[in-house]
This record gives sequence, C-alpha cells and structure tokens, in this order.
Amino acid sequence: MPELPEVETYRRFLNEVLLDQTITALEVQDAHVLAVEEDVLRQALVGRTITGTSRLGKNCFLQLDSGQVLVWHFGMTGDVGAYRDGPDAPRFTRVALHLSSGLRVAFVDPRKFGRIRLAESVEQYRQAKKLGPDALDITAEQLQHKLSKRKTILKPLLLDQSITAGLGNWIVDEVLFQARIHPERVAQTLSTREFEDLHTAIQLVLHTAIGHEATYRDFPASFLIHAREWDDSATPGTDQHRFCPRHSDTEIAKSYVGGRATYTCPHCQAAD
DNA sequence: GTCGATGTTAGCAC
DNA sequence: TGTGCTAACATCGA
Repeated sequence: MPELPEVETYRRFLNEVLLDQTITALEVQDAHVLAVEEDVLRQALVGRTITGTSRLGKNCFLQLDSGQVLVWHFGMTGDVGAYRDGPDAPRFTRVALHLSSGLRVAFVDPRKFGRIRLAESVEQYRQAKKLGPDALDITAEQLQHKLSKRKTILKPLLLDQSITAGLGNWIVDEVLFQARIHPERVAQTLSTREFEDLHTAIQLVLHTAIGHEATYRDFPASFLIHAREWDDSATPGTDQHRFCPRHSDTEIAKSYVGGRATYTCPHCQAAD
C-alpha cells in the first residue's frame, strides 16, 4: 500500500538492516520487477556496501559505495521483508539481497507493479522522473505557486508526482477532507488561506501516518480513512465508519474523480 | 466467475 | 504545450 508514509516506514526498516552491509548475492525470483538487466544489476551490487538510505516521494534509495544508487519503487502492492533461510522468504518475494550479516532482504510485490532500478545519483533519477519536491518538504508558497494558475480540478494535480512527490490516492482524499476542500475544486480558485490549509493538512496527514508507521487502524478517529472499504477497524455489523467523523449523521460519499475512487464528506467539502 | 484496487505510463483527441 | 480520458500493466482477494 505504498504511498509516502509506507515508503518512509520501509526506508527506516531498510536503514536498520542494510546500513554498512555488503551485498554478497542478488537473488532474482521474478525478473519482471527489474527495470535494469539482471546481469548488469548483479555486477553493480555484489561486493558493494550500502552507505545510506534516502527517500523522495514514493521512491526509496539505497546508496552504494560505488556512487551508484539502487532505487526501489513499490508500485501498488510492494513491501519489504527480511529472512534468514530460503524457505522463510515472504510470500511474493520477487528479489532479495543477500547480506554479509547473513540476513536476506526481500522486495515483496504480489502484483508486480513495483520496479527496481539503478541510477547514477538521486538527482539524476529525480530529473529523469521529473519528480517535484517531496510532499513533506514543499511549502505552502511553493504549492500555491505551482497550482494557482491551473484551470483543472485539484485532486489529479495533487496526485501528479511532478508537482509534489509522495501523495497517493488515499492521502489526497484525507488531505482534502482535513482541509475541508472538495476534490473537484478548480485549482485556480483556491484562496491563499485555502492553500495554507492544504499545506497544513498535508503535514498533518503525513506526520500522523508516519507516526503510526502507516497502520491505518491506529489513526485518529478524526480521519476519513476509516470510511474506506478496506478499513476493518469498525465493529463488525455496524456502519459507524461510513459516516463523517465530524458529522455523525452525514454519510461519506464515494465517487470517481479523474478516474480514481474518491471519498468525501458532502457536508464538510462543499463543491464550490 | 466478477469486480475493484494504494501507482505509473502511454496513447489519443482536442 | 496543456488537458482529460482511457487502457494497460499482473494479480490478488472479496
């Protein structure tokens, strides 16, 4: 379920197990997730030491002592894992790094939309992918500058990784709910105050999600996320989670905006 | 068997 | 060049 908070959580885990480790072998169970030739990747990795980790948007970077960077993008269903023996590999492990510590670190991805790449630097990758500033770093002013002349609806713009990197479908819904802004508002029509609200909401949602290691059921009751169908924290048999956290008599609406499933509170988020 | 899915990218028509 | 829409990717799980 990797959006920025999940990727940050994965990065912290990878930093724990990978830092200063030397890669002793590259295990490829399904080359589909490789966006670089397997032999080229093996040549670049085996014998190298990981000197640091970083993240930009939904991308996780593993810095190699060669200067190159290993880039992990988790697609829709990517995850990480660690194990010691072959048979213990998590289900859907596609690629694993064998480490000098004896541990093996898995790139797990059931639906195989994730990708492993090699880049010359984070900056080179950022430019190649045209990634905007990380959603945790972008300021209200930058956000306003990038959006205030756009004549299209807000939600697809917030999902656009070249405007700001890291926001995905559920986070954008949560951010817009917290900021009390409708996803189909034309970006150009937002006031400075609303851009500030948007920025505040981005900070709130991302910091909350990272603080809970992206475990949704632990999020505050004030969050819209509990209304998403895959949230199972509500007591079975009740529909409590289908209602707005702020208006217990208002049912959360599901629609499609820019082709993506979108949840809103009709009461909090006026259409215009 | 059917449907929808958290991300990204290409293609097409304006 | 910007925009909006759709499909495709591969597969699972409800």
